Amino acid sequence: MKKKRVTLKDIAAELKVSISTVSRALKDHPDIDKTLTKKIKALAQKWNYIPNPLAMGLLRQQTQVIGVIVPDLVTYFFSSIISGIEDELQQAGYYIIISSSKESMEKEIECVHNLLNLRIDGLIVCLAQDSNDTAHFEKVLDHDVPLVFFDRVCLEKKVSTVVVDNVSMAKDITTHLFENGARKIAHITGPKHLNIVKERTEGYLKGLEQVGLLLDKKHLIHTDLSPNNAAKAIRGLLSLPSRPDAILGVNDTVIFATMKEIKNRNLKIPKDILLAGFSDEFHATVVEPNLTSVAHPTHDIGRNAAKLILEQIQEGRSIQKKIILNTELHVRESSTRH
Amino acid sequence: MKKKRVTLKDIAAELKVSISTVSRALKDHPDIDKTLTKKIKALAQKWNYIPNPLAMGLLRQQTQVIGVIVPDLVTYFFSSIISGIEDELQQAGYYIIISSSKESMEKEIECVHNLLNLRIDGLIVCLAQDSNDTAHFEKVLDHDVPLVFFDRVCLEKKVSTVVVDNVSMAKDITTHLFENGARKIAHITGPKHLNIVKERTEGYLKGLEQVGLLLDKKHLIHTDLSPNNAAKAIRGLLSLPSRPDAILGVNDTVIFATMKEIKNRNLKIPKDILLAGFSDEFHATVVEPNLTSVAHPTHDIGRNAAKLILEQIQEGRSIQKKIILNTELHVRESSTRH
DNA sequence: AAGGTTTGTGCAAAGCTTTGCAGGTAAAAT
DNA sequence: ATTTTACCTGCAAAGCTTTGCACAAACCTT
Repeated sequence: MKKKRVTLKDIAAELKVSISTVSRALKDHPDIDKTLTKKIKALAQKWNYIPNPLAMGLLRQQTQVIGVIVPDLVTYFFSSIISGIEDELQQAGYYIIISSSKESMEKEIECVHNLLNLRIDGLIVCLAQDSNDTAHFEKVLDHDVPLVFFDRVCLEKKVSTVVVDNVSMAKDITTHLFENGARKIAHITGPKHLNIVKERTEGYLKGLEQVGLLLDKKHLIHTDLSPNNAAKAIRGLLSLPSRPDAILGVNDTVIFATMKEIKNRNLKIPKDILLAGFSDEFHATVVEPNLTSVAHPTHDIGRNAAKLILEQIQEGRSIQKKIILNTELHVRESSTRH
Repeated sequence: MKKKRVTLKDIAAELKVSISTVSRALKDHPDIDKTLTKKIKALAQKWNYIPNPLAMGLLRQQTQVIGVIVPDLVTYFFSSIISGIEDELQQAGYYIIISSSKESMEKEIECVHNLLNLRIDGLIVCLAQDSNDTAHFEKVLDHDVPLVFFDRVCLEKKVSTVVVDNVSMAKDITTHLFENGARKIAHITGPKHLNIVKERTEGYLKGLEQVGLLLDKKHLIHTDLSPNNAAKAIRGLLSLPSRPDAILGVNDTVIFATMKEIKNRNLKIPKDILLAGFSDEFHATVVEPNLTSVAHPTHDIGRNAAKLILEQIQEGRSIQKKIILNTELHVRESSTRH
């Protein structure tokens, strides 16, 4: 026998009062007799009454659900950001629905529509790598649904974002590689339309300039962010007559792929080639040698994105803010020569 | 200006017909005039009408939302199972809400209650490691909400589960270690109340027996599943006079911690110590040496759990089924001596 | 032409909650 | 004794959809 959830109606019937009286009593409305209020509250407690969120949602036109779209779930970077989002939203009484775009714009569009149809109260997104159109996000704004991007962002003029200073980090890491003896520093990165790609490339170029190195165009490679295609690109790099003596990856995943290829060729890290990546994945300290990487404050990125959503919900309007969080360069064996 | 979502009412008003006519026309009810139906459908299409899920939920007493509770999100094992669940449920028109119990029963209880209050249509769970009481899940059953456990399970008499054959896998892997020369095989595992711990321990003992080894009680260690405590346990193991020459971990995370400790002592894998784990994390092939591990069909585990939920929803009753999926032992460098 | 079908449309209730307003009772004031 | 006041409580609508039932008009039958 299905144990139906208890409703106001049930309590009202039991106590022979009206539904509205029960509703008011439960929120300590001064109009209701104190004794009656106490009795109603006692029964509600005993029967474990919980307001039906569907009814509330219908009434208030809000669902207490925030959508989150990430390129994938299996990367530590994203799962720990989600964990930050969850921490912040949960205590504000919101639920989150997580969707994975699997790095595909098509899937991303589908996710956005699904979530919109579900009537979410807000949306937090990290763009898919091949997301080069913004129409689906404009639609989110049209519906006046609060929107926040993190890490990979777009529509920055209208939408709040949480990012890191990619340019200066990429610059720092490039000069760091130089200081450790590298003179042919390659950068393997992703699709050109992504902000993180643009910014990190810019930082890389600035870094080269600062230490007085010239860019070898063959050493700047745009591929996609998948390990397989990264591996292919790396094989190309390693076969060049001007083989690089350092590789900066747009993220750690790319560098993990790189490591495998390098080991296959019996080259030594860091003796023959220095390596460094972005995002400081959990396994950066598990691989051998340990990987130098830019650590993002993932938990904080999540918390801040969540806070920006909550702010917009409270204000009842779209807000355009840009939060830039600090990163740390974690120098490890893969990029140091003594 | 908030762009309100279009409702049946809006369409009815525009076309000067009643709401019920619109409702019926949209589902091709034969009663409605064909021409009118066409007109209504055209407008609904143009205005991008989507039924309000809150109203539908209230009416049908279902939310189209399935809750998923996992011990953590950052392990590849869980995120890829979630990905399987998502694939299956999405095409059935369900949304999923993911909560992390962070391996804590307290948090798990909280998650269950939250999700129940949200009126989810079903719940898929992998137990937290210190979950040793089932009251909160009994409550789920009381409310007649479909429930499925995977991997770490309980209440098997009443609830559907998706698992692997831990006993035989642990046995196989133990004999495999023996065949590669190990004679002092240790097993480092988790809390005793967990089914996976019990079963893998049983398999380990059976394996020892089969190859004619006696259990050294100091070589069977129950700790918790956190890398830190695992590391502590491993330090103990490595300091024993009867230091093991092989370690079987209850999962890969434990073995990753083990690797670090072993390397700290300048012992060599697999020369001095063989290693093998469970669950074949993504990074099993990234670490050096590559880790031997039992590969779980994670995506399939997810899909099957989802299917069991859908089945129960369709049948309208609780079903007790046990699905045992096949695993594969991926033998790699960490456990082979030539 | 009158009764019987067929065909098409709308009313209203149910699902659950909140809240403005009306109404009722009893006590206080005149 | 009558009016006023204060204090409680309940009705009904709104939020959106589905669906059983009633009703109306037009057609057909005899």
